[in-house]
Amino acid sequence: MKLSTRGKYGLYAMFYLAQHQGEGPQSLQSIAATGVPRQYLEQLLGNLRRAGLVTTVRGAQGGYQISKAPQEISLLAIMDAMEGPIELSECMVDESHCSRACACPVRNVWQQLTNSFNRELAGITLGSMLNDCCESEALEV
Amino acid sequence: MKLSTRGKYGLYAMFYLAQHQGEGPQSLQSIAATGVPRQYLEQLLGNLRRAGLVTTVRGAQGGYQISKAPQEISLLAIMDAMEGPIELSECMVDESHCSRACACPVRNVWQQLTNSFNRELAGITLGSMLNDCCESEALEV
DNA sequence: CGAAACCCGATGGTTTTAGTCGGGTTTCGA
DNA sequence: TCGAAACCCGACTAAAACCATCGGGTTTCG
Repeated sequence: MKLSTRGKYGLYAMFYLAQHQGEGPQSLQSIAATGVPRQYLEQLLGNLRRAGLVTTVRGAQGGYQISKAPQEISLLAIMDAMEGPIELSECMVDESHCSRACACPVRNVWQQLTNSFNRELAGITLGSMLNDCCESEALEV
Repeated sequence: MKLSTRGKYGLYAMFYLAQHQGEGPQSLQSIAATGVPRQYLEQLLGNLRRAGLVTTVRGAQGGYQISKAPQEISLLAIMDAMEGPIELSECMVDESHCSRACACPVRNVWQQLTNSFNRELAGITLGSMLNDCCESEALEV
């Protein structure tokens, strides 16, 4: 049960942008400086832009910025953008598959897990992460 | 963010065995009857056996049985056996990777998510699933 | 105008997934 | 004793997903 690198890179990038909020657009270069392959990161930021989580400024001196306050960007939104929605079983999507006895208790379990994981992800935001992190250094915002 | 079919098939099989607990060993044939490819299922049951979750009886009239009471078999144990432990980021495994500022708040988030998901999985057992399921029909045990 | 920077579709190598295959070994029962 | 039923197991494969890389396009600042 592993997360792909997309989710991880996406969160790194978003957290970086949250830390540099208000400093103008951040170039791909600077975001990638922490070790994410530049061209790959470009793709990922495209996903985040299409999901409405970052805005871009094109042209020279352009770059990326978060589109909302850090408190309003949840991990759920980021992960949905990067990895697609959680889907533990296609039985959740295509109900016709599920011709099992007992109203498929297995299905109920998938539902329960999906809900609780989504709830967990929705409860963490870039804002809360900034708070948890070096309170002495990040006094702004 | 998807679960592979292994986790799903594994849970189906374990739930089936829990339902037929006390009826003697269940053959691969009968477990696979619900639509899982027989030979593939055989592999998966091998994993469950090596993880100590099922016991087998070889030879004619042999088959598979759960090795403990349904209440003692959690989804966490099944998923660990089928998909390996949850690993949201290799940063959790190989600490040397993590040379980030602020003691890596991203890392803290992974830790928090891993813990809560494991807790959730540990809280669901085959026993609780049997209870949730058609109480009118499954009066035994 | 030209350099900086984002945009985007196509491609390629590697790994994982989802099975399949073929040949074992064990055990029951006639 | 023997054969069929059943599990055991390693090797193989096709397809998908993942993780990029490439090359060219567009936009904008100075």
